[in-house]
Amino acid sequence: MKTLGYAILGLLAQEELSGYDLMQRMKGRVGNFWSAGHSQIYPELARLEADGLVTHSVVKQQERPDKKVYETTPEGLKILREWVTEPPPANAPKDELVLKAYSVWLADPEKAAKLFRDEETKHKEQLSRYKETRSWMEHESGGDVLRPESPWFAGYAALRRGLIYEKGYVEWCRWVADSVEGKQDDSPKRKKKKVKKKGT
Amino acid sequence: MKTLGYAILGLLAQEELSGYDLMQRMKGRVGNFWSAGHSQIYPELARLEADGLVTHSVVKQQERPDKKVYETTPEGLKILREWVTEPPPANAPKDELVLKAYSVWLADPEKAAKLFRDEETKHKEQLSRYKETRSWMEHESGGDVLRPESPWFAGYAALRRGLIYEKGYVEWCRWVADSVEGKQDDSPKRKKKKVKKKGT
DNA sequence: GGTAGATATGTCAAGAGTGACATAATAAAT
DNA sequence: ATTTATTATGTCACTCTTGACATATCTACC
Repeated sequence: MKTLGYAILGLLAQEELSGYDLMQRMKGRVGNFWSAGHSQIYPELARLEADGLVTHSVVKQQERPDKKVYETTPEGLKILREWVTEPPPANAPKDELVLKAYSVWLADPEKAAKLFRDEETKHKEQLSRYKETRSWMEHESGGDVLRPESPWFAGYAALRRGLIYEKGYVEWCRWVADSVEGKQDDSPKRKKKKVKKKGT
Repeated sequence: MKTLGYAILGLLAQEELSGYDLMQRMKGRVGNFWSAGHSQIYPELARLEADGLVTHSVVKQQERPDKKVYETTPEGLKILREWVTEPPPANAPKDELVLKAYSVWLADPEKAAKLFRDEETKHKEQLSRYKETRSWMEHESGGDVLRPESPWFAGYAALRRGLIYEKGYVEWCRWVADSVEGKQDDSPKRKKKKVKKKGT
């Protein structure tokens, strides 16, 4: 069983979904830390069904094309439960921007500063979206986000990872951009204060 | 040109290296955010050479097998310099542990707590290694780590990403483990205080 | 002499992931 | 009517990545 299979089982364990639904969940929610296109999802669903881990029923719709709605089998839930507490293989994250930072000493400082400022902005925006989602979740769940035995906890935990990740990313981008522009704080250990931007 | 090619060029821009050397650099340093096995590196070097971006010379050694030492060509440096300031394609990081967190509500709480405690430990250890490397770099470079036009800056920038990444990872693992054990702080916005562990 | 380990370079098959191609139903707008 | 967009499902070729296989030199140890 590959990871994508467990990702699908994890989503189906919460609610019945079609392949198309799964595709949409793979952006947002889980998708922020595990994405997949529909060209991966449909074949994987077929494999899961062949292995008896999911079943599907055809739902006829008037207002849309018919769809196949999948749900986990007891066997599927069982192997998902076992997988969850298994330690994952340690593989380093791949981040092209870090690679670019590694060669930034060769680059035109102005262009480099622009790149890292732009990336900082992107990640700030992602951070804002996460914060909105957090507020929505905390309000909507009625406190269940903090109960680890509730399905609400699932999305909340992934979201918290996203919040921390993006917060760190923004901080790093700003540091690189500041450094390239010769504005960095020489003592990185001191707590940051918000610095008011002066006009150029 | 694919990313691996630029990763190799980025390393060769700092020093002449053999395929074997590159393989070792791809663990540690850059490797913490872009890894590759030798089975990728050797064919990629051949491709880069065919494209005129690197050249090699055979170095005969008495104490070891002979090796091919690669260096960038002016053309190679040029395209590397251009690539550095190009915005990278936005692709979501893949993190299997976040996926497991997503389904942790199904799992045995004790096993789940152990998993996230163990991961917390792993990332704490990685954080310690990074901190040691930082001290070494700051001392060894004579302050050049903070000069963006110095090659020292390269490794230092990647390292700082690692420090922030691991710090956030540890924080998140602890939060998940605490939550699963029913020990989490109910107001996530309050600054954390160190909590002394009581005996079970 | 044998063998284990690091250095050194390569190939190959299989798996995972991406992007394009392909089809079709329905709704809404033109 | 025709086009466009969304929903819905699928395949295929290509690329990227991993792990196994393969070979060879030199050192160090037994």
